[in-house]
Amino acid sequence: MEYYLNIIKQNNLKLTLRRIAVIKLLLNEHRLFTVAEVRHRLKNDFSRVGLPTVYRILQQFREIGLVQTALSANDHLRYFICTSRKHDHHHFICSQCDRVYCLDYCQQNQIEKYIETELHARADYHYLQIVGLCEHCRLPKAQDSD
Amino acid sequence: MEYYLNIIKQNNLKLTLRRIAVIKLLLNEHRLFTVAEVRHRLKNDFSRVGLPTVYRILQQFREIGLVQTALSANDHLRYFICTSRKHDHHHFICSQCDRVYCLDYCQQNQIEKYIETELHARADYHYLQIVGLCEHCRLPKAQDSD
DNA sequence: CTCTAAACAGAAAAGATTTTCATTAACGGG
DNA sequence: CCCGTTAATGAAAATCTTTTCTGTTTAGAG
Ligand SMILES: [Mn+2]
Ligand SMILES: [Mn+2]
Ligand SMILES: [Zn+2]
Ligand SMILES: [Zn+2]
Repeated sequence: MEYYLNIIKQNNLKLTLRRIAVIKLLLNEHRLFTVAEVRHRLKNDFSRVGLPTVYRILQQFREIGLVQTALSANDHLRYFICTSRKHDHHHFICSQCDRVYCLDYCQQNQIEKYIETELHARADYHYLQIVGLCEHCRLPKAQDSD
Repeated sequence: MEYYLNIIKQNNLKLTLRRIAVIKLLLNEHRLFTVAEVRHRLKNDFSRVGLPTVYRILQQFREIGLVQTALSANDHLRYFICTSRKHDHHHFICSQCDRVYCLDYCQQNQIEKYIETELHARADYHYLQIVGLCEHCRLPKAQDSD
């Protein structure tokens, strides 16, 4: 938590109550959120939360690398916070519960070579998103049936 | 060209002049297009092209797998057509000229094993986008200097 | 704690995307 | 071809997202 608040300060953004609430929400639940969902949750804590504020906060956080985005199946943008400190890694997203899992998996070197050989081009970075069913959603639970 | 028009028919969509024009445009230039760019180009051929029509055509094409989408650096959705018939492959996108190159590169098997081992989860599919400078844009051309 | 400068927040407006609906175009069977 | 069926189209409206602008909050100095 401290870590994330410091990033906000380091980027000359102020530690406002709304920003802190957004960080808390995304950290508590490691999953994808739409702008509307974030706003809906903030309404529990604040009497007023303007929609432009929520859009702005999420966009600013993305610009400073504090949160990341992923497209849902219907091409709608959603936000999540990455809890790993490693630079090069990617994410697994559960298509059922929208949870996000950081992965220690990155093939940048191999990709650079491939692109150089095949296209005579330079691979600067890549974006990898893996979608599937997480451990929780994969099998119906015996104890916790609905 | 025939190939793409057949896909349209096979999905119970009609071969309208606007749809054909969109396919032609995306095939002629292998690059990312925004909705506004596509519309601007169509205006050369048609006296009227409603913006909802362009949005609809591109979305429908995406739904039937005829075109694909990619996010630009500022998270704006853009469309391109994939000219390879192979099922599992990904794309290299030039950050300077927006050209798209199909790649014969896919690590689905390796990824499935990794996700099973690390997360006890099931990887159904993944999305990989590689960004860099293509052969044309990598080096300033000697002959064609500006 | 008080004060000031800088940045933030929400309301309203602008801009972008999607939906609705009446008209027009595509397609298949005479 | 001509017609009937079905789907596509654009205008207008609705919805979603971003910008503008002014009052409010934060942060840091004193
Ligand atoms: Mn991560
Ligand atoms: Mn391709
Ligand atoms: Zn899950
Ligand atoms: Zn290029």
